Amino acid sequence: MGNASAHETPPEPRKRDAAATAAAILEAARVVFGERGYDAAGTREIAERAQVNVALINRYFGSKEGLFAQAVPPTLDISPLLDGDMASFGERAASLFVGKVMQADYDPLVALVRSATSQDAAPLLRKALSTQVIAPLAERLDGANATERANLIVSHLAGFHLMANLLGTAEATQADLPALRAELAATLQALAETSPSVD
Amino acid sequence: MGNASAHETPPEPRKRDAAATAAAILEAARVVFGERGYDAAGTREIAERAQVNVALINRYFGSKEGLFAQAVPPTLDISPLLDGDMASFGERAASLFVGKVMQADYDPLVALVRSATSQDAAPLLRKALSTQVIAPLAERLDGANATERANLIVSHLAGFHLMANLLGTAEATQADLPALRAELAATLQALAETSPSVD
DNA sequence: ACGCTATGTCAACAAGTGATTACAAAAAAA
DNA sequence: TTTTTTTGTAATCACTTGTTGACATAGCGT
Repeated sequence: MGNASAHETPPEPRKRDAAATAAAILEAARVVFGERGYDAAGTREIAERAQVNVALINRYFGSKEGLFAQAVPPTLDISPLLDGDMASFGERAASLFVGKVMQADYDPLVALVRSATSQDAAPLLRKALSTQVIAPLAERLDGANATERANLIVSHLAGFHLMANLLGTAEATQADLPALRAELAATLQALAETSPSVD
Repeated sequence: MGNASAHETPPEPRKRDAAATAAAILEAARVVFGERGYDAAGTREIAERAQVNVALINRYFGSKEGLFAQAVPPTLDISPLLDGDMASFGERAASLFVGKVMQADYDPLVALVRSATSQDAAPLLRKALSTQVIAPLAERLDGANATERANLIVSHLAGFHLMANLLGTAEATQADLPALRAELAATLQALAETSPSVD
């Protein structure tokens, strides 16, 4: 590729709009953090995706950690799962998780699971998770031990995602996907309904 | 600390025993991989813990990846959970996971969860997980969808571990630990027994 | 038109990574 | 003992990481 000297398009500099730039960085950060997890996500890759100079990340967000804090935790939200009759909660959640082909380029739960093992990111995820996910879910649960069951529901979903999508165990064990979905739905529904083991 | 020149103990070189050295590296690797996860674990830290020169890791195991492959996957084993009556499987598993203070300095499941998000380590964990964990577990399950239920049991345990120990959601949400344990036991037991949702 | 400040660019740094090489020396073989 | 092989050491490579400071300039207020 020897088009060295001649009429190169001199890469025209960015329009100067701090708000738009920060927003672009945030969006790119969500995608990359979601794809790679906190540790494996590089600031340079984020910057490139946002078509922004790397230094701007630190200018606008102080650090990679600051960027993550503003990008990912605010997106943790399960209200789509909570809208609707809780009698079909298990079915809804299972359908959402089993065999789904990732449509959007960013899924908060993926980002959560992929970054949960990072020592830098985990503390940032803790608070958001309990206040934005577990607490609202527990609110919708009747019966005893609502908080505990909410914890288990989220754990189960996170664990399922970890095993199915990251480790691919479902495919590796040649599991019957419809059957897996049914079992998952039943388990989640049991946790969502009044506890079976406590009076 | 000015003891520069005088009678420093010249660090006497290692006894030369290839087998013992490799074993020391393996043991140290398990601990460090378990504590940090694959990506965050450094070869230098492993070598230091094993009191071994870094280059020996590559000499004996070819690469960091080779070391991981020989160190962690072979230790994945749930036979302790499978020994005994399956009627109390849920109780046994729950007791093992809730509120336990890590006693041993290496727990295979911790290493699994902490490394599952690594793109390098995940492929190495897949096969071991399905053949050494899920398959034996499914073998012990009666009723329909044994493989699918085994997948869900392992997913649930991994997810619980992820949320409870890495993210600390149980403490963050001020969950009642005994109640949490009871709910977890009930859920696992339900999965271990004949499927409730399929005839 | 001016200057000033916010915004963006560029190059570099310090620290870390896994891996490799050349060499020293102990142990084994001759 | 002499030679050969195995084991361990030390230095360094090539590379990536997050971060920073010096510089350029667009665009606004005056």
